[in-house]
Parts: sequence; C-alpha cells; structure tokens
Amino acid sequence: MNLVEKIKKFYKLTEKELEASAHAFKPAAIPAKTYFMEEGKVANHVGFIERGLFRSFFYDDNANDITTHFFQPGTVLISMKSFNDQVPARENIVALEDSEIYVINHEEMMELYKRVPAWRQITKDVDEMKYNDLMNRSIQLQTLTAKERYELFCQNYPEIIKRVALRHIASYLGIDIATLSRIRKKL
Amino acid sequence: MNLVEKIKKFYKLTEKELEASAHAFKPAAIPAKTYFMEEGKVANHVGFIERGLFRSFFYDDNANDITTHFFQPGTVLISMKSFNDQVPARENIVALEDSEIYVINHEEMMELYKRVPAWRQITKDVDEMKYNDLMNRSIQLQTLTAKERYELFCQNYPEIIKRVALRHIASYLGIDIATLSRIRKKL
DNA sequence: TTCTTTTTTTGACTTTTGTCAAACAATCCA
DNA sequence: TGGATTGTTTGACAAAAGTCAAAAAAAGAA
Repeated sequence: MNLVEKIKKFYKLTEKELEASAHAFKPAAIPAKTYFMEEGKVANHVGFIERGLFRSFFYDDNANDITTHFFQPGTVLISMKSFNDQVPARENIVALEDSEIYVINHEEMMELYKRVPAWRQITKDVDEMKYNDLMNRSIQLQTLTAKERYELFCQNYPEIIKRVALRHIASYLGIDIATLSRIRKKL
Repeated sequence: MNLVEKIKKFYKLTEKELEASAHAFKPAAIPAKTYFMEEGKVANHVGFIERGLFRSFFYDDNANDITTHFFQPGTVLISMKSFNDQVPARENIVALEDSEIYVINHEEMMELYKRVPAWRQITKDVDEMKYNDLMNRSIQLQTLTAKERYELFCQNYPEIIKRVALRHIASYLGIDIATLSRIRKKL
C-alpha cells in the first residue's frame, strides 16, 4: 500500500502503529463525476489518491464554475478547513476520472490520533504543504502574465494538461478560455 | 493588555495560565523600517501587533520588490512556515511605521505550550485564519479585474490605503503602479 | 527651509486579455 | 450509429493593463 510506504519512509511508526494506520484507511473506487465533497456540507472524509484525478471548484457571483485546485495521485484529497474545523465547505470536489482512493472518516481519524499520535504530526505536515502550495499559487497569480502562468502549469503538471478539459485549466489560471486557446496555439 | 483580553475571550484559561501567557510576551517598540524578519533567516519570533503596520515582501527574478502581505494591529506578525518548521524564510517583514508589538521567541513559545496547552490550539487557529486569508486572496487574484481588486482592498483595508505607499499596494494587488494610479483617478 | 530623492501622475503608445458570436470538433448516450 | 450536447477554436473587435519617459508632487535630509 502506497500510503503506508510513504508514511513508513518519513515517520518512524512501530509495526503495530503501521498496522493500525493501514487498517484505518479503506480503499474506495470513485467513478468519474462523483462528488467527494459538496459546497455547504461538512467534510466527513479525507482521501489519499492512488489513481485518478479530482478538482475542487465553486460558483462565483455570475454562476461561473471556478476551479481552485487539482488533486493528483499521491496527494491528499481534502477540503481542509471543512474537515479540520468541521464547518461547511465553500467548495465542491469532484472526480474527473474513475479514481481509486483510500479514505478515512473524521471519527476514525480522531481515533487514529489516539492510537498513533504521530498522525497529528502527519496531518500538520500535510496542512503545511497545502499552505505552501497555496502561497506559491498566490504569488504566481500576483506576478505572472497569463502566458507565463500557463507555461509554468504545463511544466509542473504535464499530466493534468493532458487529461483535463481546457476550460478547467483556464478558470484555474484565471484566464478566459478563448485567450488560453490562443496562448496554447502559439506554443 | 489587548492580547490577553482576546485570548481570555475565546479560550478559557485559568488565572495562572493567563498570568503565564502574559509574562511570556514582551513588549517591544519597533521603529519604522526595522526588519522583523529577513529572507534566508530562520524566524525566531512571533509578534502580536498593538500599534503600527508591517509588510512582508520578496524580490522577484527582476529584483522587483513584491509585497505579499500587510500586517495590521490586532493581528499576528509571523513568517509562518519559517517559525513553525524552523526553516529559512523566503520573505522579509519590515515595519512601515513606528510600531509596538508583543513578542515571544521560539524557545519561549515551546515553553508556553508546555505550561499552557491551550496555546497549541490558539496557534492552530491562527494558522488556519492565515490559511483562510490566503485562500481568499488567491481567489481574488484569480477571478477579479485590477479595478475590482483595488476596490475590494479599499473596502477591506481602508486604514492601509491611507497609510501605505501606493507602489506597495500596487505590487500586492499585482497591478502596475501607473495602471493603479489611473484606476484610482477614476474613482 | 532648501535641496535632493523618492513617489505618483500623466501622456502617448503597445501589448495583453476579454467579449461575443459563429464555426468547428469532440464526446456522450439512447 | 447519429443526433444532441458540450467543449474548443477562430475572427473581429473592445477593453484592460502594461511600458516608457517626462513632469509634478511629496517626503526626507542637511
């Protein structure tokens, strides 16, 4: 199990702790278009993506669908604020492809914290990684032109470019779809 | 002491804990232009701003000074990743005005965690608030025009508008200074 | 205060990005 | 398979935003 291996590598868990961790996460097959999370609901699950692709999005004042994040294999699938604070989420998360994840619900996570205290640290580290990603994204939106943002995105997420509808990438980068189409043509 | 009152309001600390908390933070006068934090250094302090104003910034590839955040009275002055993980910071933090803050260093903070466990929660909550702010900022950069960003900024931070150089606001909003000057003229 | 330096504004112009609508292409199911 | 639907590209144009340079204004320092 990929997740356990990752954990093993960075956090020194005993065999028992590893066992408990492995059992806490249940495999789940998520068909494309399934909502992992819905706006207004409290997040009850965290997932670890084995295979597939997800995106988070919300609707702006003009009912435009705005993508805020893409979730790739090997990363944590979470509506962070909602899960951590158990408050209603502002965004949706939906599977873009048939996906396979490992899930744990909030209650089980609290249980896991008790059994394997290291999970508090793991959670903290994941949260910090997400914060960092967001900081980088914010700086890119602040300082780069549309073309530069797209080029950087292609570099950093070649897989996503291949597999995701252009309009989602456009909204994620804050670029009009027609403009992005033209930018792409030039490259 | 403002900080203690805030804490008192939201977290139920015993008198002893309040005492310990109050003693852990030392008042400090920070003259304008003083660096609270420097790029490349590990953050050793967290501050709580009583009076004054700070900004964080970094230099981009073209040596442009890019403002990433303004810190107002009543908020926490921190280079979050650097302080939390004790790794070198990527940004500078500098006082824009003569300021008064309450500071605590890393070691004392660890000590405070032991004496007053509630501080772990306080820290977590502050971190989450910062994450939220960043999320909002990111969405604004992604979805709003330069004019809309400026208008929203004026609404949300009327104090900052009055007191900070326009070029810092321009870089914070990701707008050219000449463009922002024109936007402002129209309003 | 006066001189210097820094910051902001402005003009003339260019480039980037967005808008609208239509054509085209791809995808989805029934 | 074949409409129907959804997504992408394109053209013609408009609006937004950036660039460069100079002037004006403001802030700092001696």
